[in-house]
Amino acid sequence: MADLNKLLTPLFLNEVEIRKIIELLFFSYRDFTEGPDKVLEKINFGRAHHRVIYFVGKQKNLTIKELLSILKITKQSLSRVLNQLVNEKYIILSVGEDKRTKKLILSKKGQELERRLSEIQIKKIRNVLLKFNEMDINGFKKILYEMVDVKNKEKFDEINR
Amino acid sequence: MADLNKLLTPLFLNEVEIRKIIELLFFSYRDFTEGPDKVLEKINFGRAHHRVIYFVGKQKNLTIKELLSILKITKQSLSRVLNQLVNEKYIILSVGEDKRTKKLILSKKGQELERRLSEIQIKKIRNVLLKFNEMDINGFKKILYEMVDVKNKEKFDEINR
DNA sequence: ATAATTAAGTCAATATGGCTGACCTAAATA
DNA sequence: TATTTAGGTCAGCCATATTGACTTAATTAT
Repeated sequence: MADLNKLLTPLFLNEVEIRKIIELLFFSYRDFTEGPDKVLEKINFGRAHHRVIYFVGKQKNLTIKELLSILKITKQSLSRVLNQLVNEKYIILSVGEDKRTKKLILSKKGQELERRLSEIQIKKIRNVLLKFNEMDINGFKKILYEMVDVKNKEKFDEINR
Repeated sequence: MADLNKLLTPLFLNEVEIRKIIELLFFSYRDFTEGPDKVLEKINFGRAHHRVIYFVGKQKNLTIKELLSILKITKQSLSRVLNQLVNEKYIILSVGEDKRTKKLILSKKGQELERRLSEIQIKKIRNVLLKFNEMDINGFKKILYEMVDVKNKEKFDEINR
């Protein structure tokens, strides 16, 4: 007897089709990070520096704790990267209202680097989206959002409030 | 004078919206790799091992050269990972028709690991896609494909021929 | 007022996954 | 026969992450 479940699986839920998505995620993410990576390399920084600069630029008066909760890395990992960014004056630290905390902001230099790096990715995405209609784009956004785990959806919502 | 270009930018091409996509790509990719990573850790493997197993499983009689052209890493980087997989009998090497080349195939053990790892990602994607209609899914796939650089699109097409 | 918790920082060791450069062998091709 | 190709290996380096242990200063709870 034929496997009715299999016969009834819609085309887009076929394993073959889903594996294509797995591969596209791998290829697209790699290509997506390639541009900034090349720029960062020239100044002896890595992708981790971009992430820090990105979220510090996004969120004004971000604290270390909040940054750690976005990046989900240990403070020891963050510290190396952050110390470099502070030493080289891309990021400025100041004491928060709660004096145990620190506020992080981008310096002019930091803002310029942030712009330079993110612009590559923004342009890439904009050029892609221009080829599609609003329906396709909505599908893309909604599904991408749904690919994020519940806890991180909350984090995403929080930083985009 | 107001910047007409900015006023005319459709909502979905706004920088704010595009930055959301940047963040969703970061969060979703991280969550996407988390499941297999945990399984791999238990057997002292990493994400690189998964990639190798994935593509060896996909393409029968893959050669080292072809694998390198998919992964885009150096042969020295591949060698460490691949040697472990061969030593621990997940992958079997044999001589190709061109006797300089080697064919890579998954052993039973390798197939089982491949299944276990990819199943996590397949289920995750399937559960997500189930919530959407075909139009949304098409938008997602098409845009993801368009996010891949031209050269890698060719590679993707090649392995899905 | 004191104790407990929190935010941040630091030191040390370890793993993974990349890289470059140099060099080798064997087989296929020009 | 000479050159190119596929694959392998040694050595060293770098970036990014981890765990564990411990410190300081400030806030909060008892």
